[in-house]
This record gives sequence, structure tokens and C-alpha cells, in this order.
Amino acid sequence: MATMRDVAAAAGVSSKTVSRVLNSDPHVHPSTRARVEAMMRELDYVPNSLATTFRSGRSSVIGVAVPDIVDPFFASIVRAVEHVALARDMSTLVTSLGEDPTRERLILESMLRGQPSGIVVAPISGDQSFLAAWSLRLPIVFVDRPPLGLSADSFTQDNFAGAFTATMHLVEHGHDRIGFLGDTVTVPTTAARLHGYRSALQAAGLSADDELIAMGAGTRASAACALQTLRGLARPATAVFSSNARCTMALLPLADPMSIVTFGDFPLADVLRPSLTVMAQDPAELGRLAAHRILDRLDHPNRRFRRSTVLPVHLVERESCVVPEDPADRASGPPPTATRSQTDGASLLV
Amino acid sequence: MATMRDVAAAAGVSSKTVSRVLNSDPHVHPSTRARVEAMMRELDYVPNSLATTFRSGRSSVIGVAVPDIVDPFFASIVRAVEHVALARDMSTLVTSLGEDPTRERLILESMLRGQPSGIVVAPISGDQSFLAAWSLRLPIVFVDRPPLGLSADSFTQDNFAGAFTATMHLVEHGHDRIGFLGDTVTVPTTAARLHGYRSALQAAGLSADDELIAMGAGTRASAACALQTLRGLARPATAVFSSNARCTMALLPLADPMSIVTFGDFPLADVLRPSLTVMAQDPAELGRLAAHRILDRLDHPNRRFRRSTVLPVHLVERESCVVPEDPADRASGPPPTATRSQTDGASLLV
DNA sequence: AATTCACATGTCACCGGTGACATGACGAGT
DNA sequence: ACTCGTCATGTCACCGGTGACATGTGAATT
Repeated sequence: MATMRDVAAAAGVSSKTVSRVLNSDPHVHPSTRARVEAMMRELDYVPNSLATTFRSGRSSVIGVAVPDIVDPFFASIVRAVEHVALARDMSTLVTSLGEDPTRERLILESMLRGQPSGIVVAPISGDQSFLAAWSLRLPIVFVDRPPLGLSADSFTQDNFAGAFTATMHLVEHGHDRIGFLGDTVTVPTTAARLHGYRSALQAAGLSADDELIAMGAGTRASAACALQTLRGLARPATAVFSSNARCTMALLPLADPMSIVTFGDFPLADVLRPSLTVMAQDPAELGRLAAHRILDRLDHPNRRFRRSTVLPVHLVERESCVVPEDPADRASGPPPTATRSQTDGASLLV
Repeated sequence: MATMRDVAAAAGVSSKTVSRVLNSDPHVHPSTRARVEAMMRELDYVPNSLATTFRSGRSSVIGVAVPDIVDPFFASIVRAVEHVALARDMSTLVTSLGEDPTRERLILESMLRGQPSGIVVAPISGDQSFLAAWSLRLPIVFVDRPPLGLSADSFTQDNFAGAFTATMHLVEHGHDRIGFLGDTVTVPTTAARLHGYRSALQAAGLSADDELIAMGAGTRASAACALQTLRGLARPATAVFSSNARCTMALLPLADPMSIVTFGDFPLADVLRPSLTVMAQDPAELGRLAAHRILDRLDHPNRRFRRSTVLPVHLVERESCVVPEDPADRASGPPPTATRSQTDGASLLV
């Protein structure tokens, strides 16, 4: 593994000159440059970016920590950050935080010890105050979920309004018993969506019974259980607002006639039959904004930025919301939104 | 940003002693240790892992380069590597290689300059010979796709056998005109799958006409076009072997009655109606094996390992393969494998 | 001829831990 | 009392580039 000094010795110059050649310093004689370059090639020299990085005190790496890279939502965020970083010749250190909130701190601190230029975090725990000391030294930007117990840049979506709109959409289709599906209330995203759901019911003059709210519905088994409960109520639910794509995907294999709106679009949501009506988010934009904020903070340490940016979400209306079936009158005409009949959908693939 | 020497000065000891405390060296007096630890807390000292890393000459990072992290297949590989790395207190540097084969080298070399302990690559270009020099210095392990122009460890799947089985499965259902869908032949994976497909047709005594083979079918538009062509043939195709999940997902919105088998399982493949019969791969296993190989190579520099490991893939039979419809005889009885009728499937969601 | 200056190149310290080796102190064993 | 070993701690160089600053050389300017 040839170092700069090896090249220098071979070319009969000082290591500084090699450094100059490497950084295309204009004050190097063409012939010297040629000689050095030849030697670099011959010794098949590769600069050790660890050394450069170390000396400069900061690695040109943007850390990204998300709950789970396999989730396409977070994967999109990661890819967007990566893309912005690449354009600035920086790289990306990715970590999944997993499910265990107590590990968040360990994972993030280990990432921070590597002296990244900045980090982008979609947190899983309920307290990021431990990042306060770090945020003095490098830009820390939150995506999807705002920081708790800490003031820092964040790019989130309008979860409240999105949930409100989604629930209203179901109400407008005539549903008055609408279930809520989510994983954990401790995640602020879910809390805000629950809040939006409740507000919509209230605005519509409907009661938001707790029995309509099913948490921990992130797996197929638990979603099945939740669904059964919703159906078994004295006044059964006829529709569901699923607060995230994971719950929806868990629900899909078993949800028979029931209207659904989901928070968050996902691959194939438009291909299912019926296709799913969703509140579309834009994870790539979230990632892009976060990455740019890191760069902006780095470039302009003294500039002030708006701390919290909330992106709108919008309703993508597809087929999964229909007027509830009236048991007394099965011939009540076609549902207003379903543009394809059920049998149509059935033949799509075979 | 306090350094070790700051702590040392504050505690009235040498920096080496602080280093010892940090590394829990037993030869430190308890009282000294306490004093140093107190000072570390007071100055809110954080070790600079860049320095340690630099001195040791190798960062405890495993680099992972995949075509696209948003693809759940590659995301699973990444997560598996991450998981193994974490257990060894190493971190993971992730990069997407993207679509452009000419950029592969640049991206990988930039990653390598960071002196990772090893890298895991799912390459996109047709030549990795430039990695030869690097592979002398650190373990380079290929996943999903074998290296080209280079001898290195690889963990792949049995693409040939998988494609053979998948195609045979369609043949056994009575199809004699089976189309092939893929993106690029230059990717060895696709080439092997095409080969398996051809061999199966040949083994079945069917002709593998070039007109049945549609490449570049990775987007919805191109998949639509390919499908139209296959349907418009003098002897139209009645079934399709899709060589990867991306093509399948592109095909889904528009494939009406046509039997499909896909290489690679993906989320929701079992929820679609009809659910998709697939050749299931195990990306997480691939990632796990690759990561362990990196660690093994690191731990046992002199041990010899089997270079190439090929994992089997297996058929997951679902509903998307049916006996071709005989135009002359529509009452030819139920298809042998479809366990749910089409109308059954239709009512699953509403 | 003296002065100035752009240019080509070199010297050296430094970034922050840590390995190799040194030192001093004290208790145990002969 | 002397040697030896263990413990607690210190010194110093080094990992590989690079910034600050110095030096030397020849051409242009006065």
C-alpha cells in the first residue's frame, strides 16, 4: 500500500509536491507533475482519504439513521440524501435503528463519533435531548418525525391535516363507523394522525369511540385480530383509516369488503384490486430537503433557517373507498367513486 | 470539542492514562480512573473515532454497494449486512450504484479510499477487473451477481435452475408459447435466467423463438409494449416468465389473463389477485453470508474459502399459473393449480 | 546592478489516539 | 539487603496527508 512519501521518494521530490500534484496546485512544473504522476501510476498509489479526513477533522460523510431501510418510504429518503451527497462528492453512512428505542442513543452516538459532517435522523425513541451537545458541533436534521426534547431542524409532513382529510373522505362516502389502525402512539407521527382522525370525526359530528381505535396492528396476525374486533362491535366499523403503509400491507391479505384509506403511498397500491386510495407523501422530497439543509448549514454556519418545515400531503383517490353497503337495500346503485367494478378488477391478472 | 489531552491536563495525568481509562486497561489506579472519568464527563469528552481508525489504518466499516436501495431485494441485503456488522460493532457505508455502468468504478473507488474493512458489492457493470489490486488489501465479496474479469468471493442464486424450474412450471400447465421478460442481457443474472428459460423450452421440445423474448421491460410503458408484442404474434404467448420483480411490477397494471411466474418474491406478491407464483430468493441470507465472509476473511487471512457459493431458489406456487384457455373449448374444467377461483379473489378487498 | 516578484519546491508541525518502551515505586521472595 | 516482578504511569514516535511558512531561482522592472 504505497503512501505519498513512497511516491515522493520514487519521483525524487518531497511529499508536499506529491500532495500538490494530487490537488492540482498550479505551482507545479509540468515535468515534475508528469514524473510524479508516472510514479503514482507505477506504484499504483491511492490516496488514503482517512488521513485527509482525519486532518481536516471532519469526514465528508452524511449519516442517515432510519427505522428500517427495507421500508420503501425510508429507502426513498436514504436514496434522496445519497443523491444530494454524491453531487457534493460526499458519501452516506446508513444505519437502521430497528425497533428498540433504547438502542437509538447508542447507535446514533456511535455514528456521531465517526465525525460525520452532519446527520439525518428519523428517530424511533421519545427523547432526543441527548443530541443537544452534538447539535452544537454539526448539523442534525430530522425527517418524517420531529425531535422530542430538543430543538433542531425538521422536515415532516402534515400528519394532522392528512389524517383529517383521509377520514373526511370516508365520512363523505357515508361512513359513520370508521376504524383507526396504527402501530404505536408513542411515535409522534401516529399520534398526530390519530389526532387528525379524531378531529375529523368530531367535525363531522360523529363520536370517536376508543373501541374504533386499534393499535399495534403492524403484523398480519395483529391486523387480523384488530379487524375482527372492529367488525364485531355492536355498531361495526364499515371503513378503516390505516395510519401507515405497514399496517395497510398487513391488513390487505384479509380485508374483505371494507373501505380503506391509507396514510402513505406504496408500490403496487395502484395495482391492487381495488386499488388503494391513499394520502400520498413524498419521501424523496423529504430526504432531498434534509440533505440540502445539512449542506446549507455547513456552508452558512451563521445563517438562520426556519427550524420546522411541514410538507403537505395530498389525497390520491383510487378505488378503495365505497359507500357502505346498506343491508336493507342491496340495490342502492353503484358506489360514487369506484370506477371499475369488482369483477373487472378480478380479471386483471391470470 | 475536548480532546484526550484536554482531559489529561484537567485530570493531571498524561494522555496515555486517559487512553487507558478509555480502553479499560486494568493497570489504572481506581482513584485515577475515577478522576479521569469525572473530567471526561465534565468536559463532555467524546473520543474521536476518526483518529483511532486512522491510526489503526483501517476503519471498522463494511461498505455495501447495490444497484438501488429502494429495491426491497437489495434493501434486504443491506439490512442483513448491517445486522451482522452491528453485532461486531462495525458500521455500514451504503451506496447505490444507480443505472450507469460507467460510474461504478468511480463510486467503488471512492468508497475504497475510505479504507473500509471490506466491501460487499452487487455490481452493475460488465467488468470488475479494476478491483483486482484492491482485493489484495481487503476482502471484496460479491452478492447476487458474480464478478466479471476478476476472481473473488461471491454469493449468488441458482439463476439457471430457477429459470428452468419456473419455465417448466408453465410448460407443465400446458403452455407452449411462453414469453420472457427482462431488462438487460448484460447483467449476468438476467443472462443466466434467459439461459435457463431457453433450456427448459428445449427440454420440453418447444422452440425458443427470439420473438418471445422481450428485453428492456423494466418500466410500465416498455412492459406494456412488450406485452402487446407478445400478444400480437402469429402464435401469441399465453404465459410469461418475468426474469425479475421489477419487470413483474411494471407488468402488473396491465397484464390481463396471462399466466405469470416471476423470479424473486416481493412484498404483496401473495396479496395480489391472482397471487403470484414466484421463484423465491433469500436476499437476507445472501447479505448475511456475504457479511460473514468479510468477517471470516478478516479474522483468518490465510484460510482458504470456497470462492463461489450458489444458493438454491425454490418455487412458491400461488395462483398466477393457469392452464391456457382453449378458445375451442371453454368448458375444459378447472385449472389444476389455481386454488381460488378468479371471482373468489375479486372480493378480497373492497 | 539592484530590487522585486512570481514561481517551484522544501521543511516541519500538526490532527488525536495508541503501541512500544521506559521509569519509578513498592512488596515479596531468597 | 538485594533481586525480581508487578503495578501505575509517563514519553515519544507514528499513522498519511496538508497548512503555514521558508527557501531558492530566474525573469522582469526600475
